[in-house]
Amino acid sequence: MLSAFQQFFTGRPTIAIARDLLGKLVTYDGPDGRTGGYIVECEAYLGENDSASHAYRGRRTGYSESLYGQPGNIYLYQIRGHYCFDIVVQDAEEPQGILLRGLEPAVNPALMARHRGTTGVSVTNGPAKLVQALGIHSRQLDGQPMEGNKLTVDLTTFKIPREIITAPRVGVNLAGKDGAAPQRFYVAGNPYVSGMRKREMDLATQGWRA
DNA sequence: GCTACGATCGACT
DNA sequence: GTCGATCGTAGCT
Repeated sequence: MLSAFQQFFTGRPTIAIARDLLGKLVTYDGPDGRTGGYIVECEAYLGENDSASHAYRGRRTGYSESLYGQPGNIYLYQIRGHYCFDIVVQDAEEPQGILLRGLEPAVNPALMARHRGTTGVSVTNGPAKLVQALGIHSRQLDGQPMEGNKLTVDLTTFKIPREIITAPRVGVNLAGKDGAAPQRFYVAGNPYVSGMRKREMDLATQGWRA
């Protein structure tokens, strides 16, 4: 039996789940304090049939094993010496995940900036940056459920995006089968979206509904 | 054992 | 805009 928390992450299209995650609050209870932020950008990876997915063509190794877990689990992996954080969705038969790419700091922003050694939007405007800002520097949480964990998402604390933009994913081979698929979602105008240009930012509302 | 290659970042022009 | 650093994983010999 799935909990209400797990049910949020299954039973409907991954793309719909990804859009619903925008504005939700991610928190981490680290050894040097609690950090957290609102999700402003994420990407959907649709499992074995998605050429950009780690599970493409049924590829299943120790490295990507966590994708084949329960909905709401943590998939924490390393790429080019950096950690990235996915939320596992659907179920063990469908190795799908949602990559978090941008957070708006909300819980202890000063500590998050210290973790990154910088200030401003570059604290969390990228998948590896937000992981480092939260204070995560190992794969210790990989494969664990988020519910009741140190690293979790609070589905009851959220902001409502004014407008959601759909776009192709970042850093994937555009020439690949699904390279140009519109599976990236972000809050229009929010400065913590990766690659957001200054003139596209909405500094008055940060992209949130009043 | 060895090599190639990323769901990236930051420095630089 | 371009480019190099970086390092764990996978796949091959």
